[in-house]
Amino acid sequence: MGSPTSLVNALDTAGYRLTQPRRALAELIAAHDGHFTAADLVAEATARRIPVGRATVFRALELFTELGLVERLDLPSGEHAYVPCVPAHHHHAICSRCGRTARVDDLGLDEELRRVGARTGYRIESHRLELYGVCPACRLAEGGPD
Amino acid sequence: MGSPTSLVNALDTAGYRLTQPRRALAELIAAHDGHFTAADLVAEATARRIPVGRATVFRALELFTELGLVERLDLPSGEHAYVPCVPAHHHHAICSRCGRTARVDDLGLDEELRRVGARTGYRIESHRLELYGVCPACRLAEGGPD
DNA sequence: ATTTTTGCAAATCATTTGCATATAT
DNA sequence: ATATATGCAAATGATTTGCAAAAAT
Repeated sequence: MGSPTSLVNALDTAGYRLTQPRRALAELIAAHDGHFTAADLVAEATARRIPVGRATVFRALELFTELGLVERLDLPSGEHAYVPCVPAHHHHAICSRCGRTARVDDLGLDEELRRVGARTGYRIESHRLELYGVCPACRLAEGGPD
Repeated sequence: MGSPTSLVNALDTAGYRLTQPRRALAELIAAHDGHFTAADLVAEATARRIPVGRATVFRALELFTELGLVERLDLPSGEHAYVPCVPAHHHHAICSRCGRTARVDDLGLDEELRRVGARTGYRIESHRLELYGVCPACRLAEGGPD
């Protein structure tokens, strides 16, 4: 549950126009705890009778992604999802039940990566780490403790 | 550059039929050093006048993936690619220039993951780590040493 | 006033599916 | 023989694009 304001501010700062569709999408996105898909946003907008075209949703997501305001994830299923996030290097733990995500600060992988670089000869420039599991809420709801 | 035989053997062992299309695809896949897409395989098959239907390619890739003979990757671009691999937990370093991949044995992330689990409350069940960089060949080819 | 952004509908592109036929066992 | 796998073509689904109209600066 981030604030839509931060998204809007970031757009403003970066010199993009603060249009109604972008504001509305910022709000929808901020209301999300976990990941959401482009289709989710379209559906939610429709449900709330906010007129936003499909194309606009994709364009906004592309823009937000470029600005580092959301991050695009690829779930194991192959689905494309997005999560709101702060522009700093980090990872996500993704709940396989409900999709809720938790931010995971950069684990100190740098050392490991340097070692990998040395071993493979690759100059490692970036990486993506996605953790999949079950969040606390779903553990309580579904399985009892443990 | 793996051997097509290993793919074929694995299929056999698992009780699947060794059909012409599967053999042909095993061969095409084994010839790959880096990642490839479903479309790549279709194109290559066509080029070599090996008759293999698109649907068959997707079905074979799905099967190979289930058997852990290839792994499905999601490139930062959003493209879906596959890499041949051995069935054991590991990661890939992917060259952003040529797509060649290097296998990276499981870094000892378990400890980190346990810590993340404790901190976030998630029961972490799996993870994907993808490393992007420039492989030795491309470094030589494009940038000179370093 | 001018430039950016939108919405629509059509176009693309990847992937999946139904079903009759072909093939491996 | 029989079950499994294939090929085709059509269906689906996601994403992109052209372009005239609308909105933000």
